[in-house]
Amino acid sequence: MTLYKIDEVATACNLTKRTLRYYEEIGLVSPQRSEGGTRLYSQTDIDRLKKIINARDVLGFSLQELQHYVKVTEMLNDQREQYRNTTDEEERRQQLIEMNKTLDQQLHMVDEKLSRIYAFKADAELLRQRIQEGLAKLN
Amino acid sequence: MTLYKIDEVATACNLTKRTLRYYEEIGLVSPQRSEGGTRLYSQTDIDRLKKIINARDVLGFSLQELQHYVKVTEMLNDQREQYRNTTDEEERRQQLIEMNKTLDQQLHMVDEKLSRIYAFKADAELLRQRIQEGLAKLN
DNA sequence: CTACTATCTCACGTTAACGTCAATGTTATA
DNA sequence: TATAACATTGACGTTAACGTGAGATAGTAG
Repeated sequence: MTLYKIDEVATACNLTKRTLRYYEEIGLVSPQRSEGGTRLYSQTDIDRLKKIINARDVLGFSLQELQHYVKVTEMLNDQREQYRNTTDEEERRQQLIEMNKTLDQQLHMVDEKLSRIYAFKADAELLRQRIQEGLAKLN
Repeated sequence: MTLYKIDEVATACNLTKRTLRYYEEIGLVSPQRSEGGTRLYSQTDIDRLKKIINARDVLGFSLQELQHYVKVTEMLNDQREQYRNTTDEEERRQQLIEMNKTLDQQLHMVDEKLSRIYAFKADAELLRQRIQEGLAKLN
């Protein structure tokens, strides 16, 4: 498994090194460290970062809100490991139900956001129409 | 034309009075003033505010970005007045073309945002599916 | 091993978007 | 017209999300 140092990750994700350190500080990523303390990011870390960035940019989630989202994907990534470690089926079921709930909430938020964006879009299109009518009259 | 004082507007728009004063400070709204200096908001002001809030919340536009948007709607609202004042047809046409350009850009941004949100949604739905499979296996 | 470059950890600075007094002025009501 | 209930203008405080050095270490190419 290849590992990347902070500068590669920064350019790959279009973030600054400072931002990456900050994201670690608030618990959004947890890259491993080398013997000497240098951060080493896995491809999984990078993928997670890209998703975070997308959610931050496009959904306007705060970094605090994103920590919740991170936990869910984290748990899903650890799924197999948990499978082996957690003998307790009931506990496992509870976790899945919890995650399902979180996802439902997120999907609900996304749907509401979509409909509000559509409203905005319709509004803008109406304005554009009025403008084009205005242009037509000038001929 | 009924006019509203700051507290009514604040509750109507679900903003604080401080926020309304701040929005005026950075030029997002310009309510008239009473003789004594009290802010008086028209229904048009309120409508504009609500659109701003929606764009801020759902599109994640910064207040600075929104100033541009405000100008466009402003110009459209002043359309008739301009019609009478601007005898120069060519100038008028240029203004309309400018506004059309701005709107096109906004619509483009909105479309891109929509597609990225859909990508996020698809991702979340996939996760949910995996979770539900996991739950099914536990039975 | 050396020299050079990249990374690390403080720690203080910055900006947007408000919050929170305090002192003063304005409106509405009895 | 007095007085309670709002409003207004400073002006300083706050929080999130980083920016920007400084000084000390780690990694790497020759």
